[in-house]
Amino acid sequence: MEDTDSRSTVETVADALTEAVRTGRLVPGQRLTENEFTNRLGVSRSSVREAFRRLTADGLLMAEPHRGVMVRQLSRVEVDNLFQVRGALEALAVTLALPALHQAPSTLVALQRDLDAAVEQGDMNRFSQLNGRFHRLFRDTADNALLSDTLTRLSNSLYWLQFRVLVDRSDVFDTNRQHREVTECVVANDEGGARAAMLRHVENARKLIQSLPDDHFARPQPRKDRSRITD
Amino acid sequence: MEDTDSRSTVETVADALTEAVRTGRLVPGQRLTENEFTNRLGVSRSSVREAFRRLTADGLLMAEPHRGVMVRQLSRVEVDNLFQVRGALEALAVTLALPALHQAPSTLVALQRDLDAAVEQGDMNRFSQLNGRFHRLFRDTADNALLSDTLTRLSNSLYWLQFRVLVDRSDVFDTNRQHREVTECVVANDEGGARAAMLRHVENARKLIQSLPDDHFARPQPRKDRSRITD
DNA sequence: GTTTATTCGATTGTCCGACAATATTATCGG
DNA sequence: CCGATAATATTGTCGGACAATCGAATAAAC
Repeated sequence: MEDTDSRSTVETVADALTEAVRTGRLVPGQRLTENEFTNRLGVSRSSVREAFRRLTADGLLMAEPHRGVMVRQLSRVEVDNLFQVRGALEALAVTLALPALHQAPSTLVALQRDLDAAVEQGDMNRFSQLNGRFHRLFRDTADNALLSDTLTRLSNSLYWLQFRVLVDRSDVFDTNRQHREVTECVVANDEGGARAAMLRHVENARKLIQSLPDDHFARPQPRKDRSRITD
Repeated sequence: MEDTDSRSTVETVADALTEAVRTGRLVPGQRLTENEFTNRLGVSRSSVREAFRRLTADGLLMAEPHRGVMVRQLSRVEVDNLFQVRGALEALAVTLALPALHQAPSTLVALQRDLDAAVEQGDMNRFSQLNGRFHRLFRDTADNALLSDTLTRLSNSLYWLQFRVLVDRSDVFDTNRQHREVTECVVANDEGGARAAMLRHVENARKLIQSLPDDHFARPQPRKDRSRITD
């Protein structure tokens, strides 16, 4: 199955690992050994190590010295922390994207129409796909690469429960109501309202995740300090 | 000069590189080759590569495929982007830290006193040291490891101009006035005021940096996409 | 029988040397 | 001087090797 290598070796490995995490073949918290993947993928240890590090930086895996890497899994506290940061950044994205979106709202309103339709039809997969596109529209329009990358990393940190969270219809209904609030505020050029609605939306997502049973979360983690730069 | 190796090899290399960047021995934008450091530090290429990657993730260096790494240097646009994100996160830190700081403000007011004293005496070095401690107090008290790490990475991204920015007395005076506003709002338990003051403070720092001449900044960069996770 | 020490195997951290792929620089001809 | 080509330098990947460290199985002590 190995024909053209347009991408580099570590990219190939990283993609394979990403896919394995996304589809749940690699379970959150599961330990990954280097040898395992050198054999399975037929690449050298160096490449596997490099791919591990890259995915760790991206938030998909987590590493501990002398203990290797594992599929990232957050504790409840870490999830709360993540959503605090995410809220602040999504609100910033709203502020930055507002002028452009208000002036040319066609993409946003079309997207909102599709979201409404997906809710109407109860198509959860389509909804969650469009939901992602909704947030991406804001952070792409915000035109701030650092903001975009940071938000992406946060998303990746939740990758492990990607297909584990099954939202039912009432959840989707609530979520979409907040979407519509955001959209309406954008059309009305109401920055404060849009920010507040987006914050409510993020908070809602947090609650949805926290409502999962305990076994989806990592045990409270030991403190890892490693701050190279002091005073 | 090499006695006890309590730290790992790559940590040693990373520390050496960090110090070299901080003291300006390595110039922003300067290209770093692997061989150069394998010879100079007497370690293997693997370790140097690993240290490069770690510092790249920390925001101190930047890497381009097949072109190696260089000391990180931001363009003016990237600096603006960074300060937008930083503002949002520092404001979040204020919000999160406010209850604890308001209830036990002794550390903060003592720090503020020291800041005032440093300004009085025109001791720039001490001031910038205390300034760092001021911000660290908020993000440590916020009790959110992710927020703290993210802010630290942003700081690191500005490491290259650490000792290049020479603030004069009037700058310090303005900066400290904003500090005092933040402190007073915290004591008065005024969250909105504290956030606003902190935002003004961040904006002030941005302007200070942007007032530097062009040759301190990188040329506008070509777009690097590399987002592994799509739809 | 439970707890503590020891040993052993597995895994990561680091080193070395090699070669291919790619980028940078030097050379040459116009 | 400029552009095309060749030579060189640098990174990307490979394979193997050994030391350092961790985890678990085993043995010893209470």
